[in-house]
Amino acid sequence: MSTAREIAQTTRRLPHDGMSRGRPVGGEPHVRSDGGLEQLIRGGRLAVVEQSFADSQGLFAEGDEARFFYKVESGVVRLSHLLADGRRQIVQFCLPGAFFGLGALRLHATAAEAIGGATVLRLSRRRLDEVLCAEPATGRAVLELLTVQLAEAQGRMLMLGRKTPSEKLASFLLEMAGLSLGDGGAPGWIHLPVKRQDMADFLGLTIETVSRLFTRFRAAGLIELADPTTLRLKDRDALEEIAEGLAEA
Amino acid sequence: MSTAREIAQTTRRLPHDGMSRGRPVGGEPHVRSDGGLEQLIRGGRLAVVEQSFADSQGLFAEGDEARFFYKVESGVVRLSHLLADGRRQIVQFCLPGAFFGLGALRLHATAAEAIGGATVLRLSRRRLDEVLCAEPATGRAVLELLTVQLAEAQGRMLMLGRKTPSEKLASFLLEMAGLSLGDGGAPGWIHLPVKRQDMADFLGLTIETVSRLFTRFRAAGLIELADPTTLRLKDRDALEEIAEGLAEA
DNA sequence: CGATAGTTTGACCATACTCAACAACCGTGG
DNA sequence: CCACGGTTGTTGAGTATGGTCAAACTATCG
Repeated sequence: MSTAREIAQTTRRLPHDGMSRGRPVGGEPHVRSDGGLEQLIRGGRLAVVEQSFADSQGLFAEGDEARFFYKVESGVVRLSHLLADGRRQIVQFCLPGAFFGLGALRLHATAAEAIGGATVLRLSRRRLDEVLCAEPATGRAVLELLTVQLAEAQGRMLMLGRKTPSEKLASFLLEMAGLSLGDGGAPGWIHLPVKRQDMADFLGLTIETVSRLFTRFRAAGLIELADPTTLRLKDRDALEEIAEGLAEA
Repeated sequence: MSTAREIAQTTRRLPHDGMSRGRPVGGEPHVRSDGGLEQLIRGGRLAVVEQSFADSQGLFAEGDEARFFYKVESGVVRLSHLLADGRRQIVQFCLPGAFFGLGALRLHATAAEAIGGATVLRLSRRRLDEVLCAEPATGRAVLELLTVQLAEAQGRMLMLGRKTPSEKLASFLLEMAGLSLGDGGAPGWIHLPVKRQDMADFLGLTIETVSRLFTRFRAAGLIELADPTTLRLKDRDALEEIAEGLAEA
């Protein structure tokens, strides 16, 4: 499914006066509190390297040694688990601005792959550890990041375990809409590079079910589709009721 | 379903020469690296209070202000999300030795309830924050705890989203068996105060399905049941194959 | 144009849920 | 002692639902 790691990838060492680049084109929409991390990156104290990855190219695999963590500059990165027979569970979509790879011990617990081309900053975990000892304040930032990610993960468990397929998709659409507000395109329209298979693997459904739900939602006037990956929420309230299980559809 | 918070609960302030008490009776089986946390507790620098809770009694609710975090001394605590219509997802079982309540921002993202009577140490988050600033080493410990919990949560998402019911139960039994090794009872026998409904809400199944699976597993000679909550794994290898999806049943 | 990847739709079916009854077990109190 | 209600667990019958398999459709690109 992924030829991944064979493809050559762009790697560019940043000059560590660095980071004068403006915010990535469509990115950094929701203001995640980077805490001290952003400053550390800007200060060039974390051995920052910018890397670009092609669609479906892997950044690291489950079980890889966790020497780095990352910040998404542009594009989307998916974190996933894989079962022996090919079943896959995506545990997180990382949008621009998001950090990932922190929640790992010695080895990465998930695989990470780019979706539709992505650029990330690669940061040294070891270096971070050193900084952490010197500056307690930074630890706070990391701690908060992990805390948020844990809360998100637990929320997703509710979705996976107890929500119906339509509730799942409604929740997902609302979450994505909330995260990618103002994507650069026409107002209200959001472009998700995420394909049906990715959505299915995120929601714990099959690709067919996801597709059927899209047609159902479209027929019900809840959403509008320009092309399969570009959509607009026409009735956010109704979607929210569905997501909470207060309404059918 | 839970009259919870009305029931009176035992609260005992510990003398802060404190913690001379031996390990809890059946508890602290797997050596979680408490890092610096254990020392902090022993040092009496975190305003430790011991509390006892009756079966199904709540420690805190979803949305409560997160002023404390906890360590389980004895019994089991469940962390769960609740949907408006009563659907529940248990996101974590906290066995003796486990910390919980750290993965919260200002408010608790889950509810916490005792299962079958539990005793916990209540610790001040604010005090922890202060200590964190003074002692970076402690931050590491907390960070590692959160990291482990995040990894566990992500693993559970795989289970909820992509595993079949029998795979779910097999995974669950193996996990619990691994955690509660040497429970004091006869060797190999594990006593789970966790009821069928709790298992169902943890695995994202109905109580009937869980029950049917138990009979199926028992008939297949995979497990042995003394009473509904006391069991022994008769064929761990087979269970592992089922959990991984390598075998049917 | 054909080729490929992605999506949609249909028909069928296995599975786990729903509803319901029943059994085992508990402490309480007549 | 047994009757009783409450809680928990097991089992059965029927069904809705989402998965599986298969085919058609669309778009993009060389």
